Amino acid sequence: MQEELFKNIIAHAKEYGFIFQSSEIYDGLSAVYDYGPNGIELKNNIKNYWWDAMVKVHDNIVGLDTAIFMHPRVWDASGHVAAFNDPLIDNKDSKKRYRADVLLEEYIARLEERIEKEVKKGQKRFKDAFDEAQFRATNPNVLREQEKIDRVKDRIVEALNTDNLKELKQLIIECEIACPISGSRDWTDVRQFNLMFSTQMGSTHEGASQIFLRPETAQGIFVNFLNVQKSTRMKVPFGIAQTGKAFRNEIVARQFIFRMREFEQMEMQYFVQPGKEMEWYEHWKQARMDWHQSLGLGENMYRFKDHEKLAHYANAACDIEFQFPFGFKELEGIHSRTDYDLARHEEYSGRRMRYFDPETNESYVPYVVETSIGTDRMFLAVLSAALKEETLENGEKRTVLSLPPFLAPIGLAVFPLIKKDGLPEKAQEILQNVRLDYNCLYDEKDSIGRRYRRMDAIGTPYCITVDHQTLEDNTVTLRDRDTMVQERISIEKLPELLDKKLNKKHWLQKLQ
RNA sequence: GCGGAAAUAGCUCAGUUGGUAGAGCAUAACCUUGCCAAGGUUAGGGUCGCGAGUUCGAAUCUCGUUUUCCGCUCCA
Repeated sequence: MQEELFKNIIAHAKEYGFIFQSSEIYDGLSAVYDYGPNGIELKNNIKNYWWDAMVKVHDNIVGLDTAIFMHPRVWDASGHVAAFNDPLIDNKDSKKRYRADVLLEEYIARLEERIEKEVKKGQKRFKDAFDEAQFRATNPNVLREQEKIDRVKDRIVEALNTDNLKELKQLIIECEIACPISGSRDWTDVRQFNLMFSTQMGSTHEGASQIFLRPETAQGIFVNFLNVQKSTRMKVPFGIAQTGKAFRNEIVARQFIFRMREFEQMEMQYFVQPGKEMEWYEHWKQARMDWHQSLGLGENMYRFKDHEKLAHYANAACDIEFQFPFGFKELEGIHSRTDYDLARHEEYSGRRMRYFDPETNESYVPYVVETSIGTDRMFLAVLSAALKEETLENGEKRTVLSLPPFLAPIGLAVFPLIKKDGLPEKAQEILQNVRLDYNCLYDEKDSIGRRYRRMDAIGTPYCITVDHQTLEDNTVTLRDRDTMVQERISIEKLPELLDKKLNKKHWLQKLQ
């Protein structure tokens, strides 16, 4: 059922020019997609709504657009070179894939459990006379396990630091680690997967150096922190917003545009005084949820999910999850990134990444609260929530894309009722007056009902139809996508009415 | 990446033990109707995902490959 729904969305997206697979005529490129004529309009509208809600609405948030290529050292500093290199190993019997280092960590955790059990046993036996520290330092069982742990840990660290994949495999064999599923110890070799795409800069072989396509847009903001702060005279707290492409060589990339190798992010990094980050973290959690809710896709479509395991740079993190056709999945992440990024760039670049706070007369590395949303995921969220198959009273089916009006690829369609009697000319005249304000579409082909349905399928919120009466009294019918109700209005009142119905400022005002 | 399933017109599919492709819808033109799609006439569109092999002959059988979907890990 849900699967069916998801297939419909993918088919609809292709049929109506929202999403095409990349390089389709060459059999496609895995997990890469193109946006069609309607898709790019919808995507741009989403991005603009986000941008406005960030940059336009806030005096203290400014925009930025940084390059996809960055100095390779950026990714050393950010931790991506270390963190994005996963040593993976497959179990040949269960066909399951694991991270080799995680398997070893789990092994260590089991040894530690054993120690705790011994300690508890001792506690039971000696009762009040129990000296835990001494017990840990002398009990032979504990000492044996502890020694194992220390030895294995050292070797893991050594192996990871030197990229010694053979050593990792050797450790897994020596520790007799078995696959949790199959119980088998038949493993493949450990292989390294680097999630960053790389290419060369410099045209000659000798002079070329390896550079990476950015795996996140955030670092472009961090390295420009001082440039932006100084050129705009921003005072902490302030934010820098950016939208742009990022690239990750995912091992598994699937579920349509949910997980792509080339994807777009909309990120805002908010720089705050150290110690105040949790306050702002809570603030942005709420602000971002409000933004989502303002679209009216359904209150219950969203939920927060706190991260149980925090990334190396975070001291608090949560996701805003959306109910996609395949379940609740991450749509946006809100992270308190501490001063990790700026401090690391200070360390790696040797430049001071500090802000002198005139209020406290102190100089410090600001803390950062990040909001990061996947543009393509937002697109999918909007599309999947909006697509509806209705059954009308007369039993007919109607496919309608109930997009928020200001996000629709076409805001207004203008039709002559029939293709003669001067109606097309009159319709064109009306069109000329509004086409610079909204994305408009003129259509005179097929019956009027069919034209309405075509507009329903791409989410056009309003259609105007010119008929014979129009020539007499300058009124047209305005047809509403969601209710299918038509009302007769005079052409003079059209601009005012359309502004009320289509201008996104009415939604943005609620977010101020 | 590994395992399972699938691939024939833009879409949904048919194609009978291997004999050189067909329907409906959609698209375009013209006619007709004229306020909630699917009237008439005509037209365009497929080397049956791709590459080999078996065969006199392959959409059909075999192998490989690509892409998609479903599971396993990670993330925006």
